[in-house]
Amino acid sequence: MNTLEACLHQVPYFASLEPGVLRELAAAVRERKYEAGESVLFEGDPCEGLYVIVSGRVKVFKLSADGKEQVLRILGAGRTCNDVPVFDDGRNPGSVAALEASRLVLVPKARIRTLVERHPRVAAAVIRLLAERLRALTLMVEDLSLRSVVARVAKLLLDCTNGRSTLIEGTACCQHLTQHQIATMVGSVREVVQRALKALEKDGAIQMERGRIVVLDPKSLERWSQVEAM
Amino acid sequence: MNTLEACLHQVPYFASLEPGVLRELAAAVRERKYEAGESVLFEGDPCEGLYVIVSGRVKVFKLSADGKEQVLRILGAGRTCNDVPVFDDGRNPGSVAALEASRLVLVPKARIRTLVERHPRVAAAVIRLLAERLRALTLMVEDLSLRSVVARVAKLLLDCTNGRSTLIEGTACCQHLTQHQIATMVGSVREVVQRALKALEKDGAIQMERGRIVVLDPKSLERWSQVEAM
DNA sequence: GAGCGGCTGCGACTTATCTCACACCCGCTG
DNA sequence: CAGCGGGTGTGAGATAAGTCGCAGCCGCTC
Repeated sequence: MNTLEACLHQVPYFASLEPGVLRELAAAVRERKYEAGESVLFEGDPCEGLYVIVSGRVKVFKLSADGKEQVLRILGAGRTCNDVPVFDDGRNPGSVAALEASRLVLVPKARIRTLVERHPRVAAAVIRLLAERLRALTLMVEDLSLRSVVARVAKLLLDCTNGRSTLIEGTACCQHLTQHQIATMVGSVREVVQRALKALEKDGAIQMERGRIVVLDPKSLERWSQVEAM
Repeated sequence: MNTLEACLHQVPYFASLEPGVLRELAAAVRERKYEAGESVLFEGDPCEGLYVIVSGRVKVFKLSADGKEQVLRILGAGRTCNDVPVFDDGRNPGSVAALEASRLVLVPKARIRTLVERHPRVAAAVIRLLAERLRALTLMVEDLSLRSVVARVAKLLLDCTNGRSTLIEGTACCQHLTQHQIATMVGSVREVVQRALKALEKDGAIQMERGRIVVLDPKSLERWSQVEAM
């Protein structure tokens, strides 16, 4: 089994496939490298297929007319993106760009669809993953609508440290998060995030160092993450 | 085929089932009536199963600690709710309550799961529906993060008139929308919605009557729905 | 019809958040 | 080292949004 096959095997969707089918799949995909900052696909474009992150990290995001960015999620190795248009036949619902040098493979839409039709276990995996994503997005709506910026920042930091994050999937998550990056994730702007971080630091919940944030007191962060909007 | 079976047949998930299987399914469900305002299930509770709306309308919503409500979607006859925990084995991600006198049936979780396993066409329907919901929620995040309240209100009104809405699924959608209801849908409060509606009225986009809003100029509404936040 | 409750209209005030501005620090590279 | 660029810290406004308070309207029911 070569490295590409090994990588595809890591993907939840394909974990149940027999080696033969996996090899066939590996032969049908196109691999591509992306530099840091390079765009992978654009919102509104027709869907080319499913992307699997082989290495590196990418962000899925939306842009407003005046250029404000809202990051929907950040994906590491073994995760997929552009799932939605593959399964609902619409256009790409968000844009995707590489955060660092990354390698992705493109699985043609038709190929995924036949896999899902022929392998009930693949279908089951797809269903579970979509349901989990739905739950995560629901949490995001809840945050944006019912929580203040400080609360959202606290929640993000908590997620980053406590393993599983709903916003950030896959490997090593948020080393080197800039304040601007945090802002795009919680739906705010750099200055507000800076003040939120300062408040958390004054409370002793975190400690800010150059290019790094150290979580001192998760309990305190949890309290902050409950603070309501307004 | 009795009425219950006919109703289940309307549900996208079950549209492909043969009459025999459908009858068996109909025999396995529990039907219940709910009065207007009555709760169907609560966020955080263990999942009992999938609910199908037979008649009436229900809302799916989140509550914050201080009682603010964010409506995620409104469902009419033939729609399902509580899909997420059925497929990801978690707790109920949101609360559900009847907006008017309604009848729902509860399909036990295990029953759905075996249907999905045994009928690839059911699995395909589930996948498509979850993907569509994911797209709708993504739009909601975009709205909350990148659009102003006026824009969100304009978008909601547009959705209501132009047939398909991402927020409101199923039959007859938003007759008798109170300002408070609109507010819970767009993530704001009554007074702000009132001012937004006044602005839209002054612009000639809509006309407000007692308990009703008439859309005069969809084009104008579309312009308003582009207005950025801040 | 008196009283009640829900929906509405609106003005005055507060505030969370955003914008703009500028200065600092650090690691670059020419 | 001078100059640059990206990340950061912070203050002074601007403003969208939320809060509070009150009054009017309508449809109830007792």
